[in-house]
Amino acid sequence: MTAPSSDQSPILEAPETSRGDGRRGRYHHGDLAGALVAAAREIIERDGPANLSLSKCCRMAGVSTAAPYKHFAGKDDLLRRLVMDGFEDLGTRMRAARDGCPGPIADRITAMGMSYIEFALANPGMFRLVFGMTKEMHDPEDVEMDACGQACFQVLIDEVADAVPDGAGEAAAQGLAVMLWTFVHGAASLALDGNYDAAKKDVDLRMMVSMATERLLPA
Amino acid sequence: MTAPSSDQSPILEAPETSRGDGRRGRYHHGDLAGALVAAAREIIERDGPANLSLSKCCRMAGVSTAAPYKHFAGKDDLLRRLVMDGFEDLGTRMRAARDGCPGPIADRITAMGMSYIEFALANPGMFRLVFGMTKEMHDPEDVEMDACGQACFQVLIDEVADAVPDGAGEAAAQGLAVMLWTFVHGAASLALDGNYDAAKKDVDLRMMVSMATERLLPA
DNA sequence: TTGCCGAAGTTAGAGTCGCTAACTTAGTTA
DNA sequence: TAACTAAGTTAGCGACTCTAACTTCGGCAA
Repeated sequence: MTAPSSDQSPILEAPETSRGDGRRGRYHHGDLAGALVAAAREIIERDGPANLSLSKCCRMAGVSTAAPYKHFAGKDDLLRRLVMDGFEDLGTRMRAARDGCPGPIADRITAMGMSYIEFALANPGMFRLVFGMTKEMHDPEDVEMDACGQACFQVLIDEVADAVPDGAGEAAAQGLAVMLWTFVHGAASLALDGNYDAAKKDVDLRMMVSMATERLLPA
Repeated sequence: MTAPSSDQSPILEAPETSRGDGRRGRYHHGDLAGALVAAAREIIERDGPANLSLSKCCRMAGVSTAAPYKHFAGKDDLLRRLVMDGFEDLGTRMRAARDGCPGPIADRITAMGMSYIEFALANPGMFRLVFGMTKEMHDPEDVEMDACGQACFQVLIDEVADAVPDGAGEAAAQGLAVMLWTFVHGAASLALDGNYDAAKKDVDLRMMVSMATERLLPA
C-alpha cells in the first residue's frame, strides 16, 4: 500500500547530440531503448514490479507514451528484456563469487549460494520480476528466455558437479545441485518477502546456507 | 503473453432471494463480498494475479464497478483478504497432511512438505499472490496478516521441533524447522515457475523432499 | 549539394482500469 | 406506514496500454 513515489522529473533524458551542439529535448533520443530499460529497472526497484508502467518510463526518458512501440512490441516485451538482463546479472554475480573463493569446494558453493541471496536482497524488484513473473507472463515457447535461465543456473550446477565423487554418476551430481539451488532459492525468496520476519524467526542466512551445503553434500 | 480469457459471462450472479421468489438480477446481491472473493480466486488461477482486475470481478458477479467499494476499501483490500485466505488454506492442508501420516516423524515432515508443494502446484495463482505480493503491496504494520502467516508456518515449525532431540534446545529445533521450510518453499517456487524445466532438470519432487528431510534432520 | 527515404519521434484517440461523488433502491425497524 | 440506512446505481476523472496517422530528421545516392 506504500504509494509509489512520483516520477515526473525526466532524469534520463536524451543525451547530448553527437553533433555536439548541446541541444536538449531534441526530436531523436539517441538511445531510447536503453533509457527505457534503465528507467524500468529504477522504477522496479523503487516501486516494485507491480507498479511499473510504461508511461512512467516514458516520462523519465522524456518521450511520448507512443515512443516505446518503435523499440518494443509492448510492455511485456520490455519486461522480457528485463528478465533476461536479470538472469545475466545473477549469473555474473555467481561466477564472480565462485572465482573469488579459492578455498575448499564447500566454501565455494556456500559463497555462490550467498551471492544468489545477496542478489535477491540487493535487487528485490529484479529478483521478483525474474522469478515471479517469468512463467506467468512469458510465452512458454520462448526458448531464448529459457536458455538465459539455464545459462544462469548452470554455473551452480557445474560447480556442484565437481564436488560430487566421480563414482556417483552425473545424475547424482545433478540431483545434488538442484537440491542446493532449491535451498538457496527458498532462502532468497523467504528473506526477500519478509516471511522469516513475519514468522518471527531470526535467521542467520550465511550460517544456514553453509550448514545446508555441509549436510546436503556427500561426506 | 497468454491473453487472459474473456469473462463477460456473469457466472457468479446473485443467488436466489431469501424470499424465494426466484427473481434474478435484482438490486441487492445477497453476498457480494463472497462473490467477489470467489471471482477473484477464479481469475487469479486462470489469468494470474497480475491480470486480476476489480472490473472483471464485477462483471462476473453481475454488479457495477462501484459496488465493491461498499465491501472493500479498494482492490488492495480484496487482495489482502485473498492472501489471508491463502495462508489459512495452506495451513489447513499441512495440518491435514500431518494428521494423515501416522508413521515416523521424518515421513510426517516429508508429507507436510509435499502438501506445501502440492498447494503451490494446485493453486499457482494463490501461491504467487501469497508469497509474491505480500511484502510488496501490503502494509508492513499489518499485524493481522503477519499473524496469519505465522499461524500457517507454525504448523511446520512445531512438527520439526518434535523431531529434534530434547537436549538440542529450542533454538536448534527452530533453526532446523526454518531450514526445512526454506527447502520446501524453494522447491515449490522453482517448480511453480517452471525453472526446473527451463534448466532442463528432471526433478522428482517427493524424492528430493524426503532426501532433504533425511539429511537435514539430525541422525 | 540536394532530394528522398525510412527510422524514430509526435499527437490524437479508443478501450480498460481504479476510484469517487451523488443518486436510487429496497430491507429493517420504530 | 414512514423513515433510516445498507447496498446498490450512473457518471465521470485521471492513469494506463496500445494503435493509427502524421511529422521530423539523419543518412545515403544522384
